[in-house]
Amino acid sequence: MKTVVKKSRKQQIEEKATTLFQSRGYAATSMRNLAQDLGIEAASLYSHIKSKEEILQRICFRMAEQFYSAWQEVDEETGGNAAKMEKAMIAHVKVITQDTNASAVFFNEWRHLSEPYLSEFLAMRDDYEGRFKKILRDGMASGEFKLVDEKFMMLTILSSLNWTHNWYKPDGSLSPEEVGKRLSGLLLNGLKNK
Amino acid sequence: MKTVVKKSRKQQIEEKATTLFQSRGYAATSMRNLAQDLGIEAASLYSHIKSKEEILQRICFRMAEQFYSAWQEVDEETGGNAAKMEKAMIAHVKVITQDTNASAVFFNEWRHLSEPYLSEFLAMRDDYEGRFKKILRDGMASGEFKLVDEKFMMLTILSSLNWTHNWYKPDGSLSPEEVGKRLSGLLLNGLKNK
DNA sequence: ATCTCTTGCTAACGAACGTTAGTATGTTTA
DNA sequence: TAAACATACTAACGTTCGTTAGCAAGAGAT
Repeated sequence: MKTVVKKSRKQQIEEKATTLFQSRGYAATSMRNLAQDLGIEAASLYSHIKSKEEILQRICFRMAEQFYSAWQEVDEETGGNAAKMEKAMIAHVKVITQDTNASAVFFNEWRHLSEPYLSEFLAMRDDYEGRFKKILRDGMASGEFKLVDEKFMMLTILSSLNWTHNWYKPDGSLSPEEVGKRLSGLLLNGLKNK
Repeated sequence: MKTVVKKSRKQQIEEKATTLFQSRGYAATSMRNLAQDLGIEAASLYSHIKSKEEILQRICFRMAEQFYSAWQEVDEETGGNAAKMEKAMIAHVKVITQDTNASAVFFNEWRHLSEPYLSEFLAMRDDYEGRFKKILRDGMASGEFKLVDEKFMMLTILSSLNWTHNWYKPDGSLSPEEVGKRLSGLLLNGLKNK
């Protein structure tokens, strides 16, 4: 027996929009496209939302929140910086795999946010990236990590992690945890046999 | 004294379009935007190009060609698979850094290609990715590489490399070669000190 | 029984879209 | 000198865009 949780129409709209924004892009998705997929008229959408951009805002900032709350378990890690980095990577990947469509929108469509949302978004991203950089900095200072360019390294790590939204399938054989472990294993230890 | 190479108007259009497609996205860039940046009327563009999509096609397929021709020096590598992988990474990064704007369009806007161009594009990408997978396969068989999921690994490597278009600045301190070396060094040997 | 909330409709708005037709002007080529 | 080409214009086309106004029907709450 299944428990069916009734979703509000607004939420249904947001979910369909997420799928469409992911596959066609925000700018190339029209309100009429979205309405058609929901089986209603475009004008009817406005009984539930204020504007097209509001949908994008909700998707982007909800994802941002999730990345932030996932960081909590990273701060609890008391081991070394390598362990902390692994925790951070796994936490990050977990959020992405949880909703790959929304992640794709988050990573690719944020530039269509208007001010002041765009600035707020970028500030959050900077802050978030700063947390990764701090682990790198600490790890280099303690000798755990090789000496590398902090920013270069952070960007490389995040780009590897962020790409997961493009290929991860929830029904595949890899759990989110497993994906995170493999990625961190690769980035920390490398591909080559020693 | 400077030698000024006269660029055809068509080329100027393509270059401005590349910049616009990169920053605002293909769908969100109008022909009137493009024309305005060139100081002409939108209708005048059609004396030089057939359609908006033709511009996108030219950008995408020109980049594809460049990735392919860069592979020649990879095939010349006679050392091991680690050396070959390094060559491939460097060659790939070189192409990206050579024109980061066009690369951004290539990576982000190809989905707006219509058929049959879209299918052709995807087939080329598959083939290209297959080359990376082959090096991985050979390297694992020879014991040079750890045993990892081939596809997972290839995607991770390429995502790291492809992200360079987002931060590389030609006037920075790192040469394209240097960027490629650092990326391959990281992915092959890892971040951790041994 | 009335009120409010949710959900949806038709009709339409002004703006922007990609593109075409037809014309003009200066420059290069034969 | 004539033909061809490159370049750009004005005017307009049919379409689609995001959005609003006004109305209506059903459901749940008081």
